[in-house]
Amino acid sequence: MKKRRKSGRVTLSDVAREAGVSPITVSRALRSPGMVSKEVVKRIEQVVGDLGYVPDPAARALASQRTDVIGVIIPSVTNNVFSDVMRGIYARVEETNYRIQLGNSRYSQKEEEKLLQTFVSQRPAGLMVSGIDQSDEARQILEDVACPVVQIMETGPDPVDMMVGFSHRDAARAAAEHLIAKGYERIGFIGARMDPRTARRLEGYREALRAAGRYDEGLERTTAQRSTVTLGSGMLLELKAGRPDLDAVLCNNDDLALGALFACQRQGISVPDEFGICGFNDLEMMAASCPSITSVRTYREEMGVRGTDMLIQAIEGGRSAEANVDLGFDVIARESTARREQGGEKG
Amino acid sequence: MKKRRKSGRVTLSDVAREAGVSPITVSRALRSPGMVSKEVVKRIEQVVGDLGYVPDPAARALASQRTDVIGVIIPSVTNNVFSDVMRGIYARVEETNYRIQLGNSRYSQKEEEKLLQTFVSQRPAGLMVSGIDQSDEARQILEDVACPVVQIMETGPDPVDMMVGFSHRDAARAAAEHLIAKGYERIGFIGARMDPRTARRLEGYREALRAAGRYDEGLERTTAQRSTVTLGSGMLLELKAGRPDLDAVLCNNDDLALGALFACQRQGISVPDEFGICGFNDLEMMAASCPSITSVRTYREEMGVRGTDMLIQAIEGGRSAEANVDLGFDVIARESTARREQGGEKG
DNA sequence: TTGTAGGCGTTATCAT
DNA sequence: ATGATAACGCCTACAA
Repeated sequence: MKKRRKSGRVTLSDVAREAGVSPITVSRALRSPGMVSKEVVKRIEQVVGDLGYVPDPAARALASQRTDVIGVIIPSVTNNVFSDVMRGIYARVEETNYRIQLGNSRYSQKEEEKLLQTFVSQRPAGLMVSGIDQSDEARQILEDVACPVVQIMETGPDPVDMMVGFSHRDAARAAAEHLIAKGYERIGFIGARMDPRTARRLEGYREALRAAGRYDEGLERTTAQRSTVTLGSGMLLELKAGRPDLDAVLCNNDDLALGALFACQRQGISVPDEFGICGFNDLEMMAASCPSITSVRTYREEMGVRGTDMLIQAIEGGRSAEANVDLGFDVIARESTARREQGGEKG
Repeated sequence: MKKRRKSGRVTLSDVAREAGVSPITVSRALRSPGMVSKEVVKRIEQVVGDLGYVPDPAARALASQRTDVIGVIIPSVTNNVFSDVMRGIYARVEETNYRIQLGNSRYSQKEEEKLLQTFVSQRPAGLMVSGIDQSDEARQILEDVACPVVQIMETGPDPVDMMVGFSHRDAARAAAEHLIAKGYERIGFIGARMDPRTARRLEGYREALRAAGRYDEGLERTTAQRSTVTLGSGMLLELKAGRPDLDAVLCNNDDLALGALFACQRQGISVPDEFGICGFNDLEMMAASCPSITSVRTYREEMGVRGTDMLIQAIEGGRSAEANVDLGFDVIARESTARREQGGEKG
């Protein structure tokens, strides 16, 4: 006459009964075998196998007020840049018992806020977010949450908790300086998907051009569209149509750079002699293209790996000393900017 | 004297007390407002807002024996192909209350099995897996699980439950037939990351060549390495070194095809006149490259969208009539195979 | 339309 | 080293 709800599931109690011990002993045998005598552990493991017991994460979460979920929020599931970061994250997480809960903010602060809210309600073990441009509300959530937080992809002076990334501004400045050093004179910038990181790259570009006395806002072209190779071709052609004297371009990312190269090829513009191209991110294909394309190498997979390591270390108590890691970048000079010396460089 | 474990969390009961109703009424007001009087709903919503109540998914899962988690297992988090599928999935899921739990099987059946085990222990609302090549154990898990299952990326005669994809074999056969029709005579195949889908593409290629009386296993080259543009260049060069008479290549994917194109450019081999190149997937860049590259368009985002729709519909009761959807493919002919007519075609 | 009783499966707390 | 008991927060079942 009881209201048994039965779920068909094998529970701790089933294992306990079969093994002739109490449920809590089974629980301990599974989580901290050190607290239980060897023989009992062995017997329990046997029964677990026989019965096919699998712990219920919901019950565990409810009772312990903790989960093994690491929440990760990225702005795009399609962008190569974030796939690389994800690869690093999964590489590390797969060696542990943590699970990744992936949220896609689609470059929206509001969306990010909602995702954080959802994640936090799950009592995550840790959180990982992209960049440093959270809304005030999101920032507040992150500061209040009872778990470690890592911000990835950027560096900044004021981490919520921990941080691993690099300076997009410095990286773009270095790339622009490379073009200047190579003797290009009218160096443009094309940028798509103007997120905060792209904006900072644009700033870095401007700094370099200003420092060289070559800044000219007519040489910049940006759009909110998501970046594609086709878009890179189109933007380059438009920019060059308006400014035929343009002789090089710094692209916000490698898709645009590849598109710029293709556009030049179609127009019969010789790269690098007549026109220099520099990408950003250094995707694998930059080295393979013909001509190969100069790009700024960033350490995306490493960001995922390090971020995950820092998070797990913090979760498990051993807060690492380094809470704000700058992974840097490298300008990889290739054929697309290897112009014969013919000026510039002096200074 | 009590052993209160206090978690600081705002609970249903807190809201109920504040609103002067019972907890279950709050629960209902939130989930099925239709069952509760308008004024009470309003009052409760007010209190929920004031107190900042957020439901606890663990408690909900434990009590109801259900979750709103949709488990998705893909073989790679980096591969563009799957990013596109994920975009489709997220596009749909974001309009609902379901959450995605993403698992990365890294092209391993064993890994897939483990992930399924983990997912199933969470009582998912639905499951989505890639392809039709699960291990027997994995297949068994999927058949036993108490939720709808969709297999994506392929079609086949024997779905676990539902299925949405296309025939990789037919698609590759069509691509090879295109090359034959364009008059190429020595058509090779290069394939990396030999997963089951790649293997089926190879079969399709073979069928077409056999049917044309042109099959020659020396024209095939495959590797287990993950595919990259650089690898495409390398594989093409190796293949052509061994078989200088090679005059076209069908590539297992677009990265390889792009690499093949770059290799030809470096070697001064004219595409398409001296050499034809066909890719697979039709990534956006295929249309932008110079020359543009013929490829097989597949409907990846659509697979994610449809798969998610089918899953949610099944979860919510309205099993759709179509449980096995073939999304097809299209060979998109471009410059890289637009050889001047000069033979072939006849038959 | 609203409420009462109890259980979902696990772990924290206290005791032995 | 092991166990008894209650609690985690919500929902199902039944009742009113």
